[in-house]
Parts: sequence; C-alpha cells; structure tokens
Amino acid sequence: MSNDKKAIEKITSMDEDFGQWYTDIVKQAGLVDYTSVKGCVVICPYGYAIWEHIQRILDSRFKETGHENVYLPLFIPEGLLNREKDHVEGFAPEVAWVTQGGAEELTERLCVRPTSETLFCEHYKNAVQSWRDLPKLYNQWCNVVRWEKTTRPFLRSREFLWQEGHTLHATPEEATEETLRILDLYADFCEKVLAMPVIRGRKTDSDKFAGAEATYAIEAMMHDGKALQAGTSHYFGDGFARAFDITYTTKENKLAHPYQTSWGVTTRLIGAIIMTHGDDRGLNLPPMVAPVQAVIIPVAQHKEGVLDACKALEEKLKSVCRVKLDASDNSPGWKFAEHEMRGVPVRIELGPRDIENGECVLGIRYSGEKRTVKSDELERILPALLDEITQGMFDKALENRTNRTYSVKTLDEIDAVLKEKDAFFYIPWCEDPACENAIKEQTGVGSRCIPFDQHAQETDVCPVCGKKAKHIVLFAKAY
RNA sequence: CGGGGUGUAGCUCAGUUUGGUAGAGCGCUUGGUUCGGGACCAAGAGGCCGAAGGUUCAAGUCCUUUCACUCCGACCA
Repeated sequence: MSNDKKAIEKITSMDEDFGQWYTDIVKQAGLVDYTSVKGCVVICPYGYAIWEHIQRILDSRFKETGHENVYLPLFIPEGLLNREKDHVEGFAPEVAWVTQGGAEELTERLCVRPTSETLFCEHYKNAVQSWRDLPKLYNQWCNVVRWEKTTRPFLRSREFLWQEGHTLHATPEEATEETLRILDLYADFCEKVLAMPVIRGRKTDSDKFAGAEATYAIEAMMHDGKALQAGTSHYFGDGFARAFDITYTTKENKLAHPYQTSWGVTTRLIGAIIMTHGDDRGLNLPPMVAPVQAVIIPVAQHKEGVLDACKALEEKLKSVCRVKLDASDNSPGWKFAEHEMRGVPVRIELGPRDIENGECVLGIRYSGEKRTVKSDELERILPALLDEITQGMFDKALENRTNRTYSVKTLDEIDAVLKEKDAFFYIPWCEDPACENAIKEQTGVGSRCIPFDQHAQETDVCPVCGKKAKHIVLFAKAY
C-alpha cells in the first residue's frame, strides 16, 4: 500500500481540489507543456494523438454526410469583421489584432480569426450564383484565437484547435435540418466514441452565439457536477447572407438569400474526457480515442523467453488494436502505475508463470478489475473488451450524472443541494430573461440549455415570478 | 478584470525573515543486482535563482517595473 501512496502523491485528490487535480493530470499524463506565451500550450505527442483520433473519426463522419474540407486565411480585415453587427459585438472584446507587417504599419488592421463566419461569407458571395450551387457544405480544421482573461489547458486557452463547419442552404428548413443533424452527430460521437453522456438542447436567447438566430448545444456533466459545453451548432437564418450580400438565382429566376449554419467542436473535448472519466489514479481514456488501447507489461523480463513472448504477442495483437509493449527497464509495478496514470484502457501482464500456463492477466483501467485469460484468445477477446469498456465508462458517467440531477420547483431546493454538491437542475421557466438572470444571481447556477427532452407539466410555474412555465431548462454551474 | 498563491536543476521544493562560496529529494547518464502494484547499490552530469532596471564592496535574498503559471470569483468553445 505504501506504493499506492507514492503513486498518488503526484496527483492531487479530486475531492480535495478538482482544479488542481485537473492540472496535475494534464501535466503528469504528458498531454501538454506550458510555454512562455500566456494561454498557449504545447500539445505534446500523447495529447495530440488523442486529438488526431477525434479528428479522424469526426472527419470521416462529416464526409459521410456530404461535407468537404477547405482552408481559409488566419487573418480577417477589420472591415470584414464589422459587417455583421451582433457578431462583431460578441467577438470584439476577445480578438487579437495584427497592426504591423514587417516594418510597416498596416492601413487596415487584421484580426486573428476568433471564428470564420465572415471569411466564409466573403467567399460564398463569390462562390454561389445559382440554386445549383446549393447546398454548400464546408468544414475546416484550424486554430483560432480568443484573448481570454483566465486560461486553462484545453478548457480555455487563447489559441485552440477546432473544426468549424459552415453551410449554405436554399431553405430555412434545410438549414435547420443541417443544424440539428450535426448536433446529433456530435451527441452520438460524444456518447458512443467518448463514452460521455450529453444533453441536447437549445440555448436561451441570452446565451446564443453572436449573430445566430438559434444556437443548439450538447452539455456534458463533469465528474464534479459542473457542466461543460461539448459542442455547438448554430442556425443563422439569412442574417449573415443579408449582411454580406450573398445572393443566388432560384429555379424560378428570382434573386434570393441562402440560409446558413455553423457548428464546431474543439480541443476542449480532451478536457471533457479528462474531467468525465479521470480519477485519483490519473487519466482514463475512452478506448476509441486512446493512443494506446492495450499495453503489454512483461514481468521478470530478464528471464529467458519473456520478452520474446511479449514481442510475439504485440505482433499478433497489432491487427486488432493499438497495442504497445513496454520493454523499458522500469519495474513492473512502476509500469502498472504509469500506464494507469496515462489512462491506457487495458493492461496485459505477461510473466513466466503466465507463459507456462498459456495465459495472461488483463487489467481494466476504468474499473480496476483483473481477469486471467488464455493468451491465444486475446485476438478475439480484445475488440469486444474495448467495446465493453466504452459502454462501462459511459454507464459510470451516466450514473454520476443521474446521481447529481434534480428537478426542482423552488430556488430553496437548489440552495439545499448546492450545499452538498454541484449538480444539474431542471427548472421550469417562463421565458423571461430577467427570471433566468435572477436564478443565476440568487443560486449561482446558470442556464445551460432548453433540453429537447421536455417533461413540462401543466402546473409548472417559474420559481421566480410564478407565471406559467414555457420550458423546463437545464441549469448548472459551468466551466 | 477583481481576490489569493507561486516563479531557484527536467520535476517537487528548501534557502529570502537577518545580503557574504548554489542546496536536497526525485528524475537523468553509466555500471551492477533486481522484477506478479511506483526496487536497490555505486559513480557521475546538470543552475546568469522568471525578465529588466536600481541600491550595495557584495543581491536568490532589499527596492521598482514587468512577464508567466496556478487557485477562487465575473465572462467565455
């Protein structure tokens, strides 16, 4: 047990200080390194590999649904950014500006993109002439910059990586359908791939994207009961098209504005993974995005035949999962703890005893369970085991959310729960922003979304003003 | 942006009160013994003490400025 203690000393307990726990994991697991630029980190190979798996899986799903990848410039001229009033007001406080090129001051300063709606609009104005040009289904993988005041690796950094989809459609119905199709795609990705349950819903007007007609989001609960927005999808109507004068000729030879959407997920998803699945032993990665899905740990590797058996096993398993042999000269105990800390879903122990019996010992990261299995069955067992783990991790996260979710009728009920723990609250709401704000002021929880799953009852009333409720709204503290 | 904390070896920190030769543990390198939950012995390498100014015979230590990290709030993917 003294060994366990030593292992845990590196990582602050999550019950003691969740914020410090998060920072410890990010550093200890080798996901990021800090730099001399505030709010900008090095994403280290292990962290970047997670992002690459997220990219790979999402990208193929975007392409399956007809989207094409493009790349637009890093810089946006000030005049272009200013074309849509709500949009610029929303983003102005957090944009970085380039004012000089070489030795010369620029006549018009350039904003480093915080998001690319304006650039896409400029391009679409040229690219779209006819109804035959629609829909336009573009996506780009890139970095964006937002000059945040307080920063945290993955959760809030000044530069972050993301994908931003921007689409144009002939009708509001088509555009709305696209907006919701992507929201579903995101939700499915989070739940099936990242093993992270999410709640789909629409943002209240006060929480909408700058310039959007409707913003939809998926909200996930972190282990400490706080909410994290894991992805957003916006419906713009024809607002941007009008501001940027994008028109096309319809089948009936009439001039019309197209309807537009945008949607994105970011490297924040890595933060979400950490805070959803991690524990006091470290990171805990969902198998589908884990850079290493199974690590082989030789026991008594100096003994005749052990290392050879491990290498043979590694070769054999390569075709069924991402497997890695740790043949370093650290002790087995050290390796157990290290790979646990890095969140490797499955550990395969192989020592002289096992080799003799034709067995090996599996360690399951998320549950701590150990299983002894026949070595020659591993190829068959592993893929199914990885799926089982994904499901198990999802169930565990869902259980945490269920245990921390309350439907309440009064603000006092919220206060009572918050004394114990952070949680999700379903609150009936009259749709008056003043009441939404009052709930936040009085309890500390803010509106996250109006979930698609509504169980409003006729008798439900807004706990602030007492008027009849129009929606049940999800409230929570948020990252 | 408000309030706390911290910058000294790759990491965690001591040394700062009272100015006087740059320290420890871990990690790293080499050799050897170990190996079923963070092993051990020996020998080594590693620093303009976050940065810039100032005070002083002398600054990690005192003064000024600034940058970054971190935690808690307000705002945000």
